[in-house]
Amino acid sequence: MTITQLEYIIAVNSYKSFSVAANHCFVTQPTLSMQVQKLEEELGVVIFDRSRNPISATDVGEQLIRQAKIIIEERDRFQNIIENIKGEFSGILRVGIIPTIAPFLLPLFLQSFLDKYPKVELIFDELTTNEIVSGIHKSTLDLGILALPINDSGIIEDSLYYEPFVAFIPEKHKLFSKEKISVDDLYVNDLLLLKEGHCLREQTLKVCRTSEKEWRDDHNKILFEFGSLDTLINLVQQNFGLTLLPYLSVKFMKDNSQLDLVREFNSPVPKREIGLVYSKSFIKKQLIGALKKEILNAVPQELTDKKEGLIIH
Amino acid sequence: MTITQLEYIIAVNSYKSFSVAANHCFVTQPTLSMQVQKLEEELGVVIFDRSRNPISATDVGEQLIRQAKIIIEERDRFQNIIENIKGEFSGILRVGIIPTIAPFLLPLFLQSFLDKYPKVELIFDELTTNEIVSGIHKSTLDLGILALPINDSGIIEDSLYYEPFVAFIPEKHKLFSKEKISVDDLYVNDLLLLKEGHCLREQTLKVCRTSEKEWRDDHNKILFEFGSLDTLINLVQQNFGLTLLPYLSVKFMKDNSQLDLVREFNSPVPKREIGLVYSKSFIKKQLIGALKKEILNAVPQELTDKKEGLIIH
DNA sequence: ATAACAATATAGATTTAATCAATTTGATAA
DNA sequence: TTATCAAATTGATTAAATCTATATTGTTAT
Repeated sequence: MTITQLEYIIAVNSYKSFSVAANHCFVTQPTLSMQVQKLEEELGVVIFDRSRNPISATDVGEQLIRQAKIIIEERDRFQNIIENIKGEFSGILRVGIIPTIAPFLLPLFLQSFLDKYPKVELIFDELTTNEIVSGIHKSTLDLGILALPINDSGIIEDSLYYEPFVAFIPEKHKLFSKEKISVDDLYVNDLLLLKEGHCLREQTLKVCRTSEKEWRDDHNKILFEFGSLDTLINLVQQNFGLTLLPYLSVKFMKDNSQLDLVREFNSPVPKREIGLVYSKSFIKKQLIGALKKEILNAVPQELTDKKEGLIIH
Repeated sequence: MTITQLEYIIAVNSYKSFSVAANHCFVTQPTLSMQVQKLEEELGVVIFDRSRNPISATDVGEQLIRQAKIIIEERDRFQNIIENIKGEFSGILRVGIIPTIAPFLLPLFLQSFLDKYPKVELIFDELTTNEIVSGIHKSTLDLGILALPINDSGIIEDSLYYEPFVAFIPEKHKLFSKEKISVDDLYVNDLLLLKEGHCLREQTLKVCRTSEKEWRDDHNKILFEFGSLDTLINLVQQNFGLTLLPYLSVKFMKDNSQLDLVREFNSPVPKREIGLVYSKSFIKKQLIGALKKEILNAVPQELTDKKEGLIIH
């Protein structure tokens, strides 16, 4: 006997039809029919008289459905406890987050988190990985959101999702004509990079070096070093070179002239691992769990689903 | 959220230990741990503080466990409804059953059925297949237990299990030395058969004829025709020939001198299909369902499990 | 400290169960 | 009869639960 089966018999009783009930339960009719049959078999009792039109519950069935409703009600109460608890959650959470994640991830989950946990105060700070790590050690931060791994004993790493890189390529570049590009197509010389200190800079260089290829010298060396993805995007559009962007930064891009420059990678797609970090001694695990759940719920499924790919560490 | 998960957290709370709780739930510790974790993750809340010794529930956990107990209680009440209903089941059920099933099957389920359904009166009658079919048509019988198929429109066939045949071979017969025998080893001439009218007679002959083999004439033709399996068994022991017996008739045989004469078949094992039959218009489906469930529950699992074999129809 | 033990977590494989798409069966009305 | 609709059945696919084996963590005694 499962809760789902109880929901099914309640639905059949409400709609007096297996197929209509199935729709309302968001399953197919055979699925629902099977589960009702299984329950009947397990109990050794017929719940519905299918020979009548419309279908009606047997005497036993009526009693069982009445009790099933009570169980579902108590189940809902169980969920309500969670809602209430969350509403009572309180405290301040100081969160450090790297700049190549913050502008894209925060909008995804912030609103729904604050709705669910109205008494929690979140303080975000855009910082580099090193700043976050030392902030956690000094207890000026409770939590970090950044690219893993950081390999620091005393700090717990908690994986969230794997974010693919995409290439952002100016129209005049010869890679522009390709539908998908490969790691092997990249040469360090072409790349526009963020300033030292940004982990995306290091990751980009690592992606570029994963394939063994000769050093190409037909172009300038690394040109400039910039402080924000926006600057990078603008310079690519003006044909100063190409760059790698994290998936989330383009996922919700609206500007078509920019979207046209985006190229995904062939398999194995290079990815970075995004996760939470916090001190071993941090107490409010409940809060972190809550935040984690909201983030995972908000992030596009393709990032949390399958984890194959070329993970850049 | 599943009912099982609720049972698990209640157990952990009771025993203050995952592994002890797992034992009491008859699962392994990893299984229980995983399910508790899954629940915690789904709810976005930590239920147990594993860092304490002994383990204790968090504040949220306490509330959830309290509610979980209520849900389990209501679930039990659901089961109780079934028990009560069954106790209230009443009526007379007139059952025809063929002689090659009755003495072996009835003892298996009768007691537990009568315990569960004290107000039901069962009337059994040992009859041949034809007598049962006509009894159902004439409404002098409510139900039949016999070998399928009967192919009679107006009568519903409801399969129960597949019963293998075994051979019962006298010591002096040359097949006696074989550990397992094959359908091809059988010759009609050797066989001791029941009287006309018993379906086991027809089945035995069919088993014997499934393999294309020449007619052997080095022995007497069919010798005698008897009325009961017991007679057959005795005559085999006195070396008048061999016979086929249904699996259940030997499954609970105690007499070693008889058991020594039993030989199972090689694959494909010849089997007959045993089932219930009743009139389309019969109303007390609940009673039949109850009886069916008790029979299936009582019959050895190997008969209900897998259905490959050489089905004799 | 550190060794040894006990308890929980994790990983990988296996088994079981739920679900779906396609089809058949069965009942009802034209 | 035939057409139509709802439910049951079948077979394949996908998802979950469980187990065994192993790793990790935490405690206690030396």
